[in-house]
Amino acid sequence: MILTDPEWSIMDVLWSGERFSLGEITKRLEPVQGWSRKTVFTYLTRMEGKGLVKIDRTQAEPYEAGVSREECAREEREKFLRKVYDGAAGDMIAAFLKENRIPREEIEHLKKLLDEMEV
Amino acid sequence: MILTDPEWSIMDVLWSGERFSLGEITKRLEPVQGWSRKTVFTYLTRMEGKGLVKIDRTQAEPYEAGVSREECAREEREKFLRKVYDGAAGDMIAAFLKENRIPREEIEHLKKLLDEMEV
DNA sequence: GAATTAGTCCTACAGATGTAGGAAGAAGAA
DNA sequence: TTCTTCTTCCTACATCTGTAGGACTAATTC
Repeated sequence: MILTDPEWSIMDVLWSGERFSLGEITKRLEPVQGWSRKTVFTYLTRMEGKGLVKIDRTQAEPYEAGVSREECAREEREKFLRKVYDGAAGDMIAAFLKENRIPREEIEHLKKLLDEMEV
Repeated sequence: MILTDPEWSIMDVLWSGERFSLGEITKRLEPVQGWSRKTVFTYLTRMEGKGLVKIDRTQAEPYEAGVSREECAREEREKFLRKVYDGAAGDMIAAFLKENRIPREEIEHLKKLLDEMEV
């Protein structure tokens, strides 16, 4: 399931903890999105229909993520790689490397990963 | 401008050559999408409105890409990186490396790129 | 306990997307 | 020249997205 941008920002809140009330979610989104509680509520219930959110209406904090961040990230990666690079991961990574600065320790880490791939 | 999947597959045809007739585009999409000419036509004219496609109605092959593949790929990269990894390119690349096989020469190439980044 | 605040449910509505159908002119094929 | 095919233009229509408003209930606060 690929999320839209607003869905992703709601999931980002849910992924940041265990369970939440509507007010808490709305408050956390406030600086970024400025949505009314109604809007957040609509998203949450629609997202329940898609299985993205679990709602336990008996609880004071009814809202909880229904899918993991890593699962969603994986699907986004797959989709992006297929759509834009037709699966050619090497090309894609090269393009990212050319346009992003990456901290030195991470560069080392990536080199290590590449070394392991060659074995 | 982020393209939808159908838009991307139409652009893929346009990016594969100079200019095209409607029939040619439809034919090339046939195996992948199976759209009627009407549908392809609708996409093309809508995409003209967004500047994605240029249409010169005086020509036998009126359709031509209005944006470059590299430009679109760059925007997709930016969006993906921001949305899913909040800009952390290192994390993202590590995730791709862990789940994709990459030919040996490309691994060498990527290592070279990483070496250059460290200078 | 009256007034605010929060939460739920239902409804709405414009714009985007996915996917054509119909009519009509243009051009090619027989 | 008639039939078929291509192309264009206009129209349509369901679904999804983005973004709430209204009404009602529950909870909190003064």
